Amino acid sequence: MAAHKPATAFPAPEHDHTACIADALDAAEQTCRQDGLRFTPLRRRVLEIVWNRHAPIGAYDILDEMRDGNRAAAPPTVYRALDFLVEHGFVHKIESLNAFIGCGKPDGDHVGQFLICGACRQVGELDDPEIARLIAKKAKTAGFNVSHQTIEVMGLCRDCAGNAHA
Amino acid sequence: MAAHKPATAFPAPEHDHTACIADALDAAEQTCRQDGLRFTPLRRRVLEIVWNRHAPIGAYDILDEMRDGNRAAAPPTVYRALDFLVEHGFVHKIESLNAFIGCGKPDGDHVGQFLICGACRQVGELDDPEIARLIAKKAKTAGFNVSHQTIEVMGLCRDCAGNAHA
DNA sequence: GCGATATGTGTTATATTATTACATATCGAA
DNA sequence: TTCGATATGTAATAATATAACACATATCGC
Repeated sequence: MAAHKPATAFPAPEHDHTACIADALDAAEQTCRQDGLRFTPLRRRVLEIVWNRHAPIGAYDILDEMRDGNRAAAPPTVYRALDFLVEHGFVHKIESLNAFIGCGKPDGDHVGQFLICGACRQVGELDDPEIARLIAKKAKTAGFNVSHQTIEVMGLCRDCAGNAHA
Repeated sequence: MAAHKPATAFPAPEHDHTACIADALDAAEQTCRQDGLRFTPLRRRVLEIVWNRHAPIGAYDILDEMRDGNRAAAPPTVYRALDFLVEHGFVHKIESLNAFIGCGKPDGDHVGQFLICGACRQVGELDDPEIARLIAKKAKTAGFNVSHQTIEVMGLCRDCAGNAHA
């Protein structure tokens, strides 16, 4: 079922977009059913747009995508849907970009550790428990009680770094 | 000279603000002199306001502070000064708050790892090389070439966690 | 010093991101 | 079916950030 999932944190450039979007929507729907959450058409639509981009997308870009029919949407519509999707782990906010991205592993508990390529703007999700644990441990040493970690790493993905010295 | 520096990442509540602001300004001035950078009155003023707050401060709050005389300042004035201060490591931007904070250790190379207390809004700076190295290593394994790390940890500082179960 | 060039600052306007406040609609349970 | 909670529509505005251009000041070669 997850056969097209990438081996590394980054999606393979040639992977099957359509399938991974469908998977993400299905997974969200199922999780919502299980947890008694309302996966409304609006929320589904926003999640679909986010996944469609397959890279960080701003709230107002989402609004633009929603405007393609005859009806216009207003910011709160999108922000509320995003709040829901972020709260329940279907979407992550990339703080350093003020943008949103679909979560590749919405199942378990995870902190969201992102590798952001400055060239192609693609984002890989690391979600390494060892990193999370180390940070929690070091924070605790400083007397700090962790509730949430924001980890965003800028740099170049393999492909873009490769192209650089071509 | 650094005798009043806190033992942990967090400044002690009773520490000497005035002295630590003065220290920070002196250190910035000296670094700029050494590196041939122009520590102009404007930049000094902005850095002083940032340190004065001694917690994350937004660009427009800085603007307000500058408006206390008879002359008003415009956003680019502050943002340009902040750009300079951030670029040279005197100030960090806290991405998850869209705010800025004085850097406690502007000397060496460091990534900026922040512990942000959700109750008192104080921020501790961790700057643990072990964390930075682990992240770089894991990223490399994913074929990612790191240029910058953003690490912001939300939670409760020792004092606020203590007060919570009082 | 003198002029050319780069760097810094002032100012106006505007772009981008996000929220408040309140009205209406829909859902789900008693 | 009606009540309360949750979700959505809509208008206005707040908060954050940048573009573009004019002017001032510093720095460096001469």
